[in-house]
Amino acid sequence: MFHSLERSISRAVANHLSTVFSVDAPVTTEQPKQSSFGELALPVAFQLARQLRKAPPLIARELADGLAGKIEGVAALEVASGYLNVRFDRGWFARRILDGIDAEAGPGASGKTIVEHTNINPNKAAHIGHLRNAILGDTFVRMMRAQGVSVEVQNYIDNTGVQVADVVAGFHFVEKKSPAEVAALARQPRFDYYCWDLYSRVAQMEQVKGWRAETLHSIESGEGELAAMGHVVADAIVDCHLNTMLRLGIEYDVLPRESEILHLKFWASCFEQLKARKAIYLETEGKNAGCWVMPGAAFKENAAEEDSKVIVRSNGTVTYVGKDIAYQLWKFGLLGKDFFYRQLRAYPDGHPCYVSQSSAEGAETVSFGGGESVYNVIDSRQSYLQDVVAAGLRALGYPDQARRSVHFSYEMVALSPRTCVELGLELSEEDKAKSYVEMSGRKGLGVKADDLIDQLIERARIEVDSRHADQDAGSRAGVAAAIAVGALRYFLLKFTRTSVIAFDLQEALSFEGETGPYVQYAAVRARNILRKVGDLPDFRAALSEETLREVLATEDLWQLLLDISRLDSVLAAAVSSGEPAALAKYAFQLAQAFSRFYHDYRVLDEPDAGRRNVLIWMTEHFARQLERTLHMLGIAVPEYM
RNA sequence: GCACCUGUAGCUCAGUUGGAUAGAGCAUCUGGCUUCGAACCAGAGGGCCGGGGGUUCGAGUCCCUCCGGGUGCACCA
Repeated sequence: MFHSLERSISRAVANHLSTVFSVDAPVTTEQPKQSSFGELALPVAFQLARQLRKAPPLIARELADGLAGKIEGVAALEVASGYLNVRFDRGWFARRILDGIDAEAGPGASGKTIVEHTNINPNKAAHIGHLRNAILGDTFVRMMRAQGVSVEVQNYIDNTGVQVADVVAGFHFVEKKSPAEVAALARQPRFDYYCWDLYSRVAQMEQVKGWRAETLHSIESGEGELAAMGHVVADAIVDCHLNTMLRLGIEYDVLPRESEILHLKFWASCFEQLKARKAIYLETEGKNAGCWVMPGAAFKENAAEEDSKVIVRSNGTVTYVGKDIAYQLWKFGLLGKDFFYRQLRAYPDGHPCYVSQSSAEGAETVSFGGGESVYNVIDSRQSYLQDVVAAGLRALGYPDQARRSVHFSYEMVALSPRTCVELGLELSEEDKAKSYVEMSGRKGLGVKADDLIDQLIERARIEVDSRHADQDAGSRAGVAAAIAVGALRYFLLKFTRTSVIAFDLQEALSFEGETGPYVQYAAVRARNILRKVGDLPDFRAALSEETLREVLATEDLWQLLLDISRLDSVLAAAVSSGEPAALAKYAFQLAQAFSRFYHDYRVLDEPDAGRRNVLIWMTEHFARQLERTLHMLGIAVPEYM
C-alpha cells in the first residue's frame, strides 16, 4: 500500500510540475529523518531551485498550495526547510489496506529468470561458505517469485572435475578400495564427511598430481573403473548436498551436470560459434602460441597483449571458462543443443528435481534453460571469469544477453580466530596473524554445514525444553528445527553481499538481539494473541474509516501500521538492488516495532470495543505481512516458542 | 604493476539513485515479569563516518590523492 501511494503522489507532483511550471523532472520521495515530519519527504524543490531561479522554500510552498486537497490519500502538504513533506490520511490509508485495494503491479509478465546457485563440487561435505551461496540464491529466488516472476533454479554439478578426481584417486591409490567397496561406503550415512577427510588428506600428498591426471583421463573418456567410481562418489555426494540443503528449505528445479556437457558436446557447438564470429583466434606466437584465445580487449579496458584469455589449450582441450561460455549460451537458449532429463527426486512438498542425462532413453519430457535473464550466484573471487563469460556473449553478438547475465557476487565466509580455536583447528603462523581465516577444502579447514545445523538444533532444543516441557517430544523437535534454521538463515542474510563474514560460532548460535529467532518470536507472539481472540471479527464491517482514523491518531500505532505497509516497497528495492539483506533488515525492524507494541498495548484487555478491534486487526495484519516476509527469507514460524 | 571490493561506536555491521539532529545488535551499566510468557521491553554512556583536498544549496554517500585491509589478474577448476 505504501508503495502504491508513494508512486501516485510522486506522479501527481510530476504532473503538476509539468502543467504549471512546464518542467519535466523525476520526482523522488524519501523517508523523512523524523517521523514527526510526516510520511514522505520530497526534496524536489532543491532540485528545481536553480532551474526556476527561486528559493527552495518558495517552490515547496507553491507546490503545497497548488496541490492541496488534490491528491487522494493525502491529508496535508507541509513545507519545512525547503522540503515538501506529505502527511497521509491515516483513516483512508488503513481502510484501503483493509479493503485489500492495492494496485501493486509487479515487474510485469516477462520471460523466465534463471538463478544458478549452490554449485558445490561433489566431492566432500558442504561447509558454511557453501551455505552463504545457497541461502543467498534461494532467498533471492523466493523474493522474485513473491513478485510474480517466473524463476528456474539450477544447481550446476561439476562431477568430472579435479576435485572429484582427487577423492576417487584417494579411494583407488591410497585406500586401495574396489568400486564395490566404495559403492558400499557411499550408501553409509555421512559419506560426505568421509570424503571431506579423504580429500584433504589426498590433496596434500606429493603424488596427487600423477594420480589426478590418470583419474581425470579415465573420467573424461568415461571408461574404466575410475570413471565408474567417479560417478558413484559424485552421485552420492550430490545426494548428501541435496539433503543438507533441504534441511534449510532449499530446493532445485534442475541439476545440469558437467558429464552431460561433455558427452553431448556442448563445447563443440560453442567453439564453432566463437570461431565463426571471430570472437576467438588461433594465437601463432608468444606464450600462448597454439592456443585459441579471446583478446583481452573484449573484457577489459586498456587491455594489453598479455591480457588475452586462453579458451582452448594448445593440446586441444577446453578451459573452464570456455565450458562456462557454452553453458551460459545454453541458459539463454542460444546454444542449439539441449540436455535430456530424468527426475532425480521428489521433495516432500511434491516438487520434482531433475538431473541432466545424455541420451533420450528414459528421458522425461521437461524443458529447462532458455531464460530471458540469468543470475549466477558465485563468490566475488570469480568476477574476472564471469567478466570473460559475459564478454564471450557480447563477442558472439548477444549484447542483450550479456547485459542480462548478472554475476550475483558475494564475499567469502571466513572463520574468526576465536572460532578456529574453539574448533581445535590447527593454524599456520601466517593465519594466526590475520583477523580472519579463509576456509579451505584442500586443508579440511572449515565448519561443515550439517555440524552447524546440528549444533543449532541442539541449542534450540535446550531452550524449547526449558520453556515447553508440557509439549510432546516430536513437536518440540519440530520447533527446535525451525528455530535453528531461522537462526542460520538470518545470520547469513543479515550481512550485505560485499561484506566478508568472519564466521563466529558464538554469534551464529545466538538467539537474542538481531537474529532469526527474535523475528520468529514476534510472529509467534502475534499468533498467540490471535489464538486467544478466537474467531476474528469481520474487520471490514467492524472498522469504519472514522474509527481507524481515531485510533491511528496515536502516533506509535500509526507508525507500526506504516512499517507493516512498507513491505512491497522494501521488497522492490531489495530485488532491484539484489540485496536480500535489505529484506532481512526490514523483517527485524518490523519485529522490533511489534515487540514494542506488544509491550505497550494489551490487546485482549482493551475495554473499548472499537479500539480493541483495531488492535486485533493490526496484530493480524502484522502477522500476515511478517509471515510473508519470513517466507521469502525461508524462515518458518514455529507454533510456539 | 594493473583491476575490483573495503575502512562508520569497544566488537560485528546497517545507512535507500547525494538530503533535515549518523543508526542497529552485541558487550558494559541501570531499571522492568500480574500468562497476550522476559528468546522481550525501557533507559545510560560510547562517533573529527581512515587522513587531506575538491564538486554541490547540501557529502558517510560522488571525484582526486594519500594511508590501511581484502581479493583477483594460469594452457587449475
